[in-house]
Amino acid sequence: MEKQTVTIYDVAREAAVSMATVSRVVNGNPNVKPATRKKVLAVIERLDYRPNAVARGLASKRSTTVGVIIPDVTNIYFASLARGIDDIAMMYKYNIILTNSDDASEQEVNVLNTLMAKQVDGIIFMGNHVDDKLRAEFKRAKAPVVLAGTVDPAGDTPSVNSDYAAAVEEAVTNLINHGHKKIALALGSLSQSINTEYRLAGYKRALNKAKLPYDDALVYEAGYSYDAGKKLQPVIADSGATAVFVGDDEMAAGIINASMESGINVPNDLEVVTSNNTIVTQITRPAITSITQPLYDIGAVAMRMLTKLMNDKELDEKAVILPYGIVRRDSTKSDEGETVN
Amino acid sequence: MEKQTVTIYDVAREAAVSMATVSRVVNGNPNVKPATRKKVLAVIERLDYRPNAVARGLASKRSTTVGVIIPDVTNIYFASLARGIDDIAMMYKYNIILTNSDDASEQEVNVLNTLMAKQVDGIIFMGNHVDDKLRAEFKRAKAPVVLAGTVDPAGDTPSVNSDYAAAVEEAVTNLINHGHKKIALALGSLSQSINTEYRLAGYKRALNKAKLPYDDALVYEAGYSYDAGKKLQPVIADSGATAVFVGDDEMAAGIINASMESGINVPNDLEVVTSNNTIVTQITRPAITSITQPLYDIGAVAMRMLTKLMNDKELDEKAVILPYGIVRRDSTKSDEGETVN
DNA sequence: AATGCTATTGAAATCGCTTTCATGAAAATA
DNA sequence: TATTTTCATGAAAGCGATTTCAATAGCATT
Repeated sequence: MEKQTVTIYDVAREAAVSMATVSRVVNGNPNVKPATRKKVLAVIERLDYRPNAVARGLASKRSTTVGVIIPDVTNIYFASLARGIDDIAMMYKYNIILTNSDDASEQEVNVLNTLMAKQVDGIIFMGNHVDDKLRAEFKRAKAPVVLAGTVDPAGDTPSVNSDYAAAVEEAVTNLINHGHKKIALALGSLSQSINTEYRLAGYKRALNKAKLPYDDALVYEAGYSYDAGKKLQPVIADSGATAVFVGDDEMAAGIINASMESGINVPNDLEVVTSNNTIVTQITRPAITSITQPLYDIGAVAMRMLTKLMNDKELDEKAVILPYGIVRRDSTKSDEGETVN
Repeated sequence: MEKQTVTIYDVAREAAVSMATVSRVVNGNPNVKPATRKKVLAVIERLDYRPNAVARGLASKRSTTVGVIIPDVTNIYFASLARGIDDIAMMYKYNIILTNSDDASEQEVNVLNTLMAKQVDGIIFMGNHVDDKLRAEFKRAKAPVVLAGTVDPAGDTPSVNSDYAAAVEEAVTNLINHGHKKIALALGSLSQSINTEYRLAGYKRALNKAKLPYDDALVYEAGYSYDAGKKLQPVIADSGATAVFVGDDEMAAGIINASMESGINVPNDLEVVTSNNTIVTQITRPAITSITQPLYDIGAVAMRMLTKLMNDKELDEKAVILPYGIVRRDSTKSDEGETVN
């Protein structure tokens, strides 16, 4: 009953050549006489031979598999990166072992180890925080690691990101130009470096440039969810802020819906800018002005870098920064001199 | 420079035992004297030995890896299933090789073959259409296959789904009870069996039961996207339909936004019910009444079934149907006798 | 003390492929 | 024709585990 597997040995026997020769034709090695190649290919076809990738991996020490660590596949932000990663991986004939980490440090280390055990040729890591333990594991790993959409200010792990700080700075500057004096900043956990070292930094720079005072009380640390946004809205309203930059689209949607429902008009009473330009930004009313990031490309570039690393090539740049943009929608007033499309 | 790998042989030598014994302690085989086990474990610890999963896979013919074929990770519907799959897989110590198929038949077959080459122990397939070619490949595969959130009316591949037909029937019946005579049905491709064999069937059953005529012209085949919904809205409006069942949440959001913006009030002029209860249904105004499906669980149960199959156990049920629900929100009027929470 | 078991352990074969190295044949050069 | 070179090919050694089977040792039994 058990299906019989055809091995390279069977092919060799049937084609009356050695395993080495079969291996050569399977791997496209040019040192095979055309006639022999043809004969072998015919047998391969006839027997429906499929090379066993595991055996191949053991012998060649390359698994043509890369590990991808993602906080949560159902998070569209990371899923978009993952899509870019997979497309490029497929293009280079790699497969992806995908594992969810839930951003939990322990789990991340765990997963990293099982990936190494599976002999992945490389690893792409996505997460919100890279700590010492993780950094140590990266170093320990025999396979190269690339961070995608993930910052590690301390480490020297290759990475691909967009310029989060500059994006926030520009967005907040736009708000300042609209005359706002009190601009709130609604983020997720402040223990995540993207928030403190980049978004918060960009926010501060914008204030500084405009000689506006920085007020701790206007910086909110909440969860990244629709409900968190709804809950946060009255707090923001009480603060007297007339504009807010939000780190997550669903959260922004919560703030907008709660505002509109409590009689606070967006954008007239409160301008809102968000970060990820997901479909949510188009669906809310008003639709939300957002930073745009080339998520797919971040993943794609990260994977491309990884392929280089896996082939022992040098990287042109270790920390790639892809350009961001800002799409104006109806949650903000038009910028000065803005051309309407 | 190249990092040295510690093999089972190194451990055996250091611990002055045979590889077989090391293998036994690594695999928790009880036939090892406690003292020996302790000694070996100490060496493993000291050398920081990690078993090579590839070698293990070759020798044992089990890779503890399962293949997951998904149309697109960035599709929240399938990503939710994937999350359930991965969690259970992890619980059973399996890893997931995830590949996007874009629902393209050729690509699916391709991917299936590379998964088999990688010696996955099992496969979970998600897709919108299972055709003959694919069915043939499933049969040909040595590893068991389970469909998650994917129907194959023709095949006998084990599967986990919710009762799409009954859900639509109930939703449409509710609409009928609100007095509607012309109810539109907005779906994605009608070549997908979930649409024709289930949703359309449920729709027809509801009409039938209510002795309402079925009208082809009220069934729309469009893309599953926000923009498709926006474009479809005027068409629906022209049809004279006063209610619509939609197969996708973003599409429903498009219909709602376009309606409201053209002066058609939802739910007063048009009631809308959608299918997937994603976050989108909470964000629109009005929020959208939706069918709910236990997506995570569908994935989780599928993976659990697969583990049984991979261990040559019998399945209690081949086609598991998980219960659906309906959440009423503001895009429909309250049902008769409905208790408001 | 002789015998029979059972609990531990090791030797060696395998898993299916890659890759090095040697070899014979064919082609090129002298 | 003799001597190099180049091409094609095969033999065999791994890769790093698992697993079967035989062997040894320690104990309990009589």
